[in-house]
Amino acid sequence: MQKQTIGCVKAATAVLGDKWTPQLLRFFANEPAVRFGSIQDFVEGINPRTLSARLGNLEQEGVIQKITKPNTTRCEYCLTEKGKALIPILTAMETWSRTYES
Amino acid sequence: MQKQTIGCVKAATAVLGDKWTPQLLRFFANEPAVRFGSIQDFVEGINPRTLSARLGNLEQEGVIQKITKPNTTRCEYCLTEKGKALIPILTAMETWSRTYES
DNA sequence: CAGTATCCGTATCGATACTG
DNA sequence: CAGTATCGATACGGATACTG
Repeated sequence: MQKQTIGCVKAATAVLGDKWTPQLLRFFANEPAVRFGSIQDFVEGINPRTLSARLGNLEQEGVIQKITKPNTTRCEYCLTEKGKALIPILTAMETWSRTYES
Repeated sequence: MQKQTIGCVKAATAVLGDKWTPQLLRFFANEPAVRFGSIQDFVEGINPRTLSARLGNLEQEGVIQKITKPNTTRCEYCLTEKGKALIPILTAMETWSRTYES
């Protein structure tokens, strides 16, 4: 999704509107910290290029935090407080989707 | 935004993820019924082609309802119950955006 | 007034191969 | 393992002119 200028929902849609992002956040919500490879395994179909882009966005938005383990190339991603605050919204969206699905 | 296959949030993001849609829904939320021209006036910058596409989507998703006045080309759009149920989510997104805006 | 038709630039995303 | 580079398809949306 292209960066939107949509008033007060701007930030939220800039984060949630991209393809894969909701799944990613759902996954993050259930794990304290995840690695790149784990995400690829869990979110089937996403390719590294796209995943990398999403993680970059989310980190820049302050929704997730990247922690690189010292002396390794290993790193982990986890939700920030800002990211955790997104979970209830995601849940509400899921509820809505299930309630009104045809 | 391209149609996504994102599990349980699918429907919600398919509706909310498009450019302009949040503003449109906000506008609908405050008016019992609106005409095409009013929307164009209110949502500055949207062009008829795009507005038409959004309205088509939203109607097809059952989020809004189109009512054509008999014997005229005039018509009005208003939220359905399904559409009204989206408002709290939109509000939550706005709150989140305002809370964490840099 | 309420759209539709056409054209076109750009953003987005997938596939795939490659790197430190 | 954790990405980046490159290429290409296509979806999205803006501008504009036109129609019933």
